[in-house]
Amino acid sequence: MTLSEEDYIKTIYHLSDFNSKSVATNAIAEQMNTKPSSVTDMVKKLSEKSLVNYKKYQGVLLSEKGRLVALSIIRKHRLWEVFLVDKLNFSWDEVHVVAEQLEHIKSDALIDKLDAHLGYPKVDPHGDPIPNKDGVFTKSVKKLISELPVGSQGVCVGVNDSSAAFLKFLDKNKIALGDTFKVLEIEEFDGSVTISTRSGSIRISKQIATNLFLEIVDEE
Amino acid sequence: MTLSEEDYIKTIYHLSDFNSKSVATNAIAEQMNTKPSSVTDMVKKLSEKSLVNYKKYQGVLLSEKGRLVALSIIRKHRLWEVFLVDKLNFSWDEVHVVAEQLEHIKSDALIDKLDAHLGYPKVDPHGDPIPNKDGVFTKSVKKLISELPVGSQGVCVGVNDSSAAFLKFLDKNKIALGDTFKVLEIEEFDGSVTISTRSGSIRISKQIATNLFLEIVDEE
DNA sequence: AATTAATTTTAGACAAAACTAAAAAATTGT
DNA sequence: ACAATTTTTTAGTTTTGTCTAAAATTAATT
Repeated sequence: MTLSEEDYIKTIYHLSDFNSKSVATNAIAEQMNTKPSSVTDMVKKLSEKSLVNYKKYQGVLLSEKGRLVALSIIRKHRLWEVFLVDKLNFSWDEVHVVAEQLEHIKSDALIDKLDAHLGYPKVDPHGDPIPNKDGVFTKSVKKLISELPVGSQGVCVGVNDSSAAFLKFLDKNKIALGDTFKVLEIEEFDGSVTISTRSGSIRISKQIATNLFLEIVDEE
Repeated sequence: MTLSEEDYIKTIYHLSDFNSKSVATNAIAEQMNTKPSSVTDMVKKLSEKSLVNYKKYQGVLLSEKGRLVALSIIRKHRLWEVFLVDKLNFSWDEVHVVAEQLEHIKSDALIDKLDAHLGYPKVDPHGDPIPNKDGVFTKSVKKLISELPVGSQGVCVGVNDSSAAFLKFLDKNKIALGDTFKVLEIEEFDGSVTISTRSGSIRISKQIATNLFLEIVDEE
């Protein structure tokens, strides 16, 4: 598989929403910063390799073979992200670009040993699940705080709004990636939420609650 | 820089023997499994980017700019090799192919953090020196046991002969990569050498002595 | 020094992956 | 239902890196 083919496969997987919808040529082109005509060419090629099911003017969907390729790339991407954050002390928001390169390294032994070295993580630093060798993964249990009922508990794994202002706010309130929070109370009136943190409990506004993701600690 | 350009730069550096000899078109072609005509094309391109000095029919030599590019690739290659061996438990002889891919990952931050994570190693698992960010490196002090005078001491970092038979012999005699040896005595008659190991001293034949590399523990 | 041999370069072609411009099919709106 | 719009495909180029075959240059040999 060429680098370019792998990128198309990955994009098609993501746009198809777990391989349920067929994906439009234009959508792929937009996502990949290329032209629709280029997409048509590549999709034909992928179809000949039976990585996708494609009929003219009907969009594409990954074949089972293609889906497994996509999952193996995603597995690599997410394992590398864990490595970058856990071992090299990158912050969660810096790792994507580098992981996009690392995900194309071809070596099964490498990825097996990396997995072991990292302690077989189940989720990446953004809370997204890591497929196993066979492409099996627990579906994401990453939720915004505003979507959770009282009593929910989870590890903070990401933000929606990555503006400097928001990150500064988090810092001031001692909220950091990797912290465990519990939803204590939801105020009906304004949607603000009281959560427990290591340093006590704080109340956060609805706006904040809709910008913080928790990875729910829920057994598979 | 494209992947292909980087491979050419690296090959030219290695063939030029620390950038001292000018390198023949045919030599590059042979080393890279391509045709001389392809090399001519690429060399022209590199020359236009002033990465090499090239005159028709005269061979190529890296420019200072090109030399620094080569050293940065070699730095990445060797740091990744250390990572693969020290952190992922690859054996020294499995790492080259994977490192050839990893060396092309583009991220200064990545390589800085990797360097720190590994404890700023000075040599790779084969005993070859790792250039620093500015392309400065201590010259190799990797020698065959047969080349050393009595009293020399060093860490075993590689073999010349990587046949299964030889590796089995090493295993049987409890000689492993990373072990420290000292040359105790050299037998004039047959060139055999007595060396001290962790488990006492053993005598090795000249043939063996010409196949084991020590990284001499010699301050820079 | 002249011929032969080896090396290197040129010229022209090809495959991969992209592009532009134009044609074809599907979708939308009235 | 049909014209207008959007989406998708086709056809024809371009660029990068490679190739083959032939020409040019350098090196070797007698």
